[in-house]
Amino acid sequence: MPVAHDDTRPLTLRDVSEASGVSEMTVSRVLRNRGDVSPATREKVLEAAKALGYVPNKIAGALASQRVNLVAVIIPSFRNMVFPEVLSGISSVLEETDLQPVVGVTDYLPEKEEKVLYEMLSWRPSGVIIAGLEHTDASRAMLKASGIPVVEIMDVDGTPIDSMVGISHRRAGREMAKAILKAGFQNIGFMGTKMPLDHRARKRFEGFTEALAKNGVEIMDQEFYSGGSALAKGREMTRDMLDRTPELDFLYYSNDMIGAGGLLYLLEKGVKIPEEIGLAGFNGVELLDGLPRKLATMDACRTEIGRKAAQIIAARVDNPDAEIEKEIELTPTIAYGGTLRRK
Amino acid sequence: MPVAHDDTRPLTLRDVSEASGVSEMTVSRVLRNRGDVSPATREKVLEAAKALGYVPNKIAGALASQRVNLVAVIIPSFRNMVFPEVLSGISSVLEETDLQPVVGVTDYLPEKEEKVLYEMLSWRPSGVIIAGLEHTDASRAMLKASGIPVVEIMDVDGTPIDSMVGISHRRAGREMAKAILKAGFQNIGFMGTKMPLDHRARKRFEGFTEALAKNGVEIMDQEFYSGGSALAKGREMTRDMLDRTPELDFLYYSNDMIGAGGLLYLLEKGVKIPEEIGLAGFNGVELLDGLPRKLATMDACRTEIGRKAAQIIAARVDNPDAEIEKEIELTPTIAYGGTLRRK
DNA sequence: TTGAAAGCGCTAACAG
DNA sequence: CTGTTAGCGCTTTCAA
Repeated sequence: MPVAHDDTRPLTLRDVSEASGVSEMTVSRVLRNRGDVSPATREKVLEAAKALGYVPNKIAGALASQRVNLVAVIIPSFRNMVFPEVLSGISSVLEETDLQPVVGVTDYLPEKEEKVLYEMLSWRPSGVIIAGLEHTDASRAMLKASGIPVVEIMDVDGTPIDSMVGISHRRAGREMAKAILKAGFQNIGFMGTKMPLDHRARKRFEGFTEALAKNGVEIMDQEFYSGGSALAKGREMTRDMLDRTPELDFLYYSNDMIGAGGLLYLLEKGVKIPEEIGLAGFNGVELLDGLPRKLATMDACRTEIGRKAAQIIAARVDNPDAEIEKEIELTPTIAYGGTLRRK
Repeated sequence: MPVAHDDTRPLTLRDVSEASGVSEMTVSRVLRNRGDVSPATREKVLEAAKALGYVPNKIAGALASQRVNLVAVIIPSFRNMVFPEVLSGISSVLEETDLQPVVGVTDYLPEKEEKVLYEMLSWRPSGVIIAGLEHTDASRAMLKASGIPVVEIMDVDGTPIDSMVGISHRRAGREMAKAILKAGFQNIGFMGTKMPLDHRARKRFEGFTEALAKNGVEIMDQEFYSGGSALAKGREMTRDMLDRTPELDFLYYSNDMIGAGGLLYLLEKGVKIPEEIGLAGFNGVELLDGLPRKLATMDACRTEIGRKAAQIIAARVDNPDAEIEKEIELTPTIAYGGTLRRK
């Protein structure tokens, strides 16, 4: 039971020192399990600390030791289920170390990224994990100057500041295009998000159209949305697109949520899938397991990216000169589901 | 363009001071927009800071000023879409202030909550927003002793340590039970998560059964799941329960995701909804907008809870003695959708 | 095994 | 408007 202390000032090491009759230094040693302390003193100190309800001040500790056990993690959004999964990969690895992730969100805005980064770096974290390879010049400069390990994640189509872990979205788009053509579809429509700043979606789209072009095929129709429930948007866009371009025989969605919306719509209409129309999404979200028909998709290796990135940080914090692989490309595989088969 | 400095030591105020020929104190004033500084010196300082690529050290700043602009936010999980929405409510309010949220995750484990809380409090944040009213004794003690504003969110069925913002889950359960009975359903099944530590789900369930009992009705069947895709689980559980208890005429799901799974399953089977079977979920997630039929649900006021909680913290940080309402109960309303109407 | 002194990088408070 | 002084609460380093 914490014992009340005079005023409302937070407790300090000194309070514990006085309460236990042991020097501040020794109290500090006990509380950090550092150096040799006799079991007796140790006992006394722990008792006093607990009785008082002492919580160490990491700010002072960090300033004195010049070490901060935080890892800055910067992502575009929490709403896109992709990022929580990356975070859980990061957490699972960092939990084994004494490092702690601290998350910042950019809303896909470069200026906000810059601000968040500045804010986080000012806490002098031990490392940075940041989504994407595209940053403002100022952001790059800060990251370079920080002198701490930096891992850029999700994407490998570009040059990292320090190291990177991800998939090639360009290649992902190409692979999907090839699979669709191979399955015999030719009249292809595309639906995606209206987000010029989502570089990974853009790269997938570019890879996709590029691979089609190489085979003499061009997208017949395309539509981009923003805002609203992705599932509902997928439904609407699919309806509109098919009204507009009824000869389509395949729909490629830039994410699984809108793909699921499209799938539900088509099933309701009694459209034969994939005989009349084939479908594919992107991400491999768990949600798809519950749909009436499994949507073809491509796994973005989210958890694994998080794990690998955290491992790099942990290794470098442990030993700044550790020999580590600086560019890790994971390979997503196509899950064919029931919507991308030879028609 | 940042100018290289000798060694790899991070830059300090002193470096900027020397580069600009202005005292450290004045540099500090400029960088914080504090006090009066002549435009000329101001200019010089900003230029030097930018040229060097200086990023302030908040650790030192916080220690010196005894003020930390962080708000600790402690939630059970990122995976449950509820929490990202609460976060976005919090962010939207804190963005207008100079406070910053820092998120910690407990995985619904009281001991982990305790650990995360300890960890966060050791950074001496300006306030704490924490999900739920149930905590270990040690956690409560820490929160009380912290001397900072604490807002417990999501739930109001209990006594807060300091203040609380949320809905009454017990009442939510009761209201739903009444609505179901009023619509003429009597043979009711329940499906939920197998999470003894999800107190809010438990309270909803208790309120639900209690209100039924008051009307002489008892749940005919119930099932609890854990792990896996919620959509898929909803589908499976619904199938199993109807196989087991075919006379059911209403299914109440503890969250919208499993409810959506059940809905999709029943629609596929050609079951008439709500004539043969009525359905309801809980949360009011955006996802539902895209389903073939809108599922009845109850809004959990997620964003609003986040906003209100952040407002309380901001007000108290601004003025510790501010007169504020300490217990805010929001009232969820039933969205009837198309699955809870008189059959 | 324990303690004393010095200082981490910044800001409050005051003086000019 | 600008500078000086004295810490913030801890840990590092060295001495006992």
